[in-house]
Amino acid sequence: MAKTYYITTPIYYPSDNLHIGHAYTTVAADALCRYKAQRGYDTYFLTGTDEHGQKIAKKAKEAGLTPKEFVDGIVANIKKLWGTLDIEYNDYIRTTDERHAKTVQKIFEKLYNQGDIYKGEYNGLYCTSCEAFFTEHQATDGKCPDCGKHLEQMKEEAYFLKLSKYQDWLIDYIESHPDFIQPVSRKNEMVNNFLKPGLEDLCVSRTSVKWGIPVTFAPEHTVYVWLDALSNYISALGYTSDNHELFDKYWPADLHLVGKEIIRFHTIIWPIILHALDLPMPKQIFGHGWLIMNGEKMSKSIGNVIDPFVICDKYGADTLRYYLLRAIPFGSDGQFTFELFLTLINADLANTFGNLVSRTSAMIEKYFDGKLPAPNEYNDVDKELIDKALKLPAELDKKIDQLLLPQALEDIMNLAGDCNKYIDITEPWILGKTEEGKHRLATVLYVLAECIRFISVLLEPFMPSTPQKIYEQFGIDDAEIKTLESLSTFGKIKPNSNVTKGKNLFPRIDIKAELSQLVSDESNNKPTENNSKKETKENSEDKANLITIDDFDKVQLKIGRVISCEKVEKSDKLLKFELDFGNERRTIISGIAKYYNPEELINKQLVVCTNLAPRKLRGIVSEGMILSALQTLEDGTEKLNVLTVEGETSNGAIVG
RNA sequence: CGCGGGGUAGAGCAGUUUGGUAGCUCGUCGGGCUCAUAACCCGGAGGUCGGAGGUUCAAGUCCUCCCCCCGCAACCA
Repeated sequence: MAKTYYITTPIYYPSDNLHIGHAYTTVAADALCRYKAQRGYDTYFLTGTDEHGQKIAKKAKEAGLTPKEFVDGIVANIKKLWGTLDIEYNDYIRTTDERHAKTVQKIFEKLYNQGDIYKGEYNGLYCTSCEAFFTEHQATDGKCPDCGKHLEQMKEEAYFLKLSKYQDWLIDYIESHPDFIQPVSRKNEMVNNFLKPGLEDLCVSRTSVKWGIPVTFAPEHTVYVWLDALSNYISALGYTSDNHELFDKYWPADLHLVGKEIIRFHTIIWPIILHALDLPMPKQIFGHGWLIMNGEKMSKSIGNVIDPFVICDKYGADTLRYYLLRAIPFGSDGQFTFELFLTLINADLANTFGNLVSRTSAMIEKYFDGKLPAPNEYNDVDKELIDKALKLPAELDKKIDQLLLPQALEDIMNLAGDCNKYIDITEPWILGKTEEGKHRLATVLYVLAECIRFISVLLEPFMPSTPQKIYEQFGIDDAEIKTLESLSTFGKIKPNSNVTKGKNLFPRIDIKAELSQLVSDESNNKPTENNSKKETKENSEDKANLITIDDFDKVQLKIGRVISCEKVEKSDKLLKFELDFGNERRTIISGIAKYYNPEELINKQLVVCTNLAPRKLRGIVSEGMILSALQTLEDGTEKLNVLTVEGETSNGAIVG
């Protein structure tokens, strides 16, 4: 029987549509799951939503809906998002599912009956107008974070879970299972910050919260947060139900993938619940990092969220998946900005990989009428490349075992890079000119096609829809040569297959044009949807790379007259300017020689950024930047015009 | 206060476990090539590895102190 692999994402809180951070977690889980499936594991992938609680109840009320109606709408959207992102989950658990509610109630009863849950009193800060409790942490200066009114100390009856009872057991368990919490830095944090100082018992029921699962033997109580939410990992498998086949088969989970902010609940509360239920521990809990945008965490309340639908629409799901998995160090925080995103997909997907597929298929069309030639004898150059391809699957295993996702993708892309180099060394365009050259060329193109097949197969878990496009271009239809096993020998792709160049897999993106487009899109679509009082002025402007007037003021622009202008020696793009700014003169280098003769510019008044950090270009220090506008004309040529001022202006005048 | 993470070329990151020529991607500059998506290939420039001490023949890597950034107790991945 195949080994099983059970992986979960957190169940997300559907108080709002999800953003790219949620997509990150889910994409990573999907990729890992697909990877294991490709390697023959019997996999099970669970995701879902945590739909109870006050915040949802409140949001629903505002929208004039019942809580269930409200979350149904959001859940439909979330499922659509997972569809768009090619997420192949086996089950979608909702805490409002009856199967879940029943399991939670049974767990609650069991823990109560065995004395792990007891009745006590909940003490907290209460806002009478919002009818909600807040922690000291949430409350700002004793005021309600939602309405700003004064909070009062209030008590209510509540049930508590005896975390303290299991504390020593847990410390022991964590210390003796080094892989349990990953990355290790997270483990240290949990042990030092929470376990060693001692655990407080956890409040697991509330009477003031109504939207949730009632406690069977005390219906005025609603099961509170974590007992409800965490149980999803086993309720979905049918734990305590009549049909517990899945539970028997897949529990314990191989990996709970979570964001770092909730690792605490997964590594402290959840193990204790499981232990109290006498169930085995999940094998690993991995806390990944966050997506940071312009140095700040992405968050709804800050207002810098990125909508994954928009990115998928524009650039395709595989592209977004690639970025998330390749660019974010798994386990620590990583940057997400459109500029980084576009730069990476241009470099890796368009230039390196897409172009490789393009040039290879084009050459097979051109030199062999679109029929993949059979290879002749392999020489050392071929063998070196073949060897790399054959070793790749094992390399990936090493990386994935340690959850080094970016490194795994890097390895795959490196093979594409090697192929590009191989083309340069073998020079197919020369081989194509003669008959004996063509004999050699057949081998070269065959090796390339086969390497592309290797890359496609290996890329499938990460970018599920791209391989199919390549298979179509290369006439690969036999399912047997799309499998991982088929990569154990080199040369399975069948000669004589029909190869067509087809559309570019990943069209190259004009980043500058795209970025300015994105900014204007964003400002058109969402004029002023920033609402809440928590937001600081700066933050609210942050989204979509908008800047504030203060940011703009950082840029110092001045008018300068060109005193002299000459070409920089040994450079074909650079011009060296002397500019007069009234009280000072500056030397500025500008890469516009293609568009202007030096003498044309002399005596013109130009707009110059004067507080740009000085930069050495071809040995000359440039003390600013001349502004210009670049355009593409209808015939495809580029034209560039420098910025000047309308009417005579004094040198050094400030532009703003 | 404390705890955790981080500070390495213009940008984004690896390297620190087991000290020994500082690496990758993008950008930049130069060269090559023309099959390909102005792409591809080669080469150059650019770093006192946050700072100060210390251990050592040798420190980004070990030790001490300091500075700066981020996160931290309950429903934000």
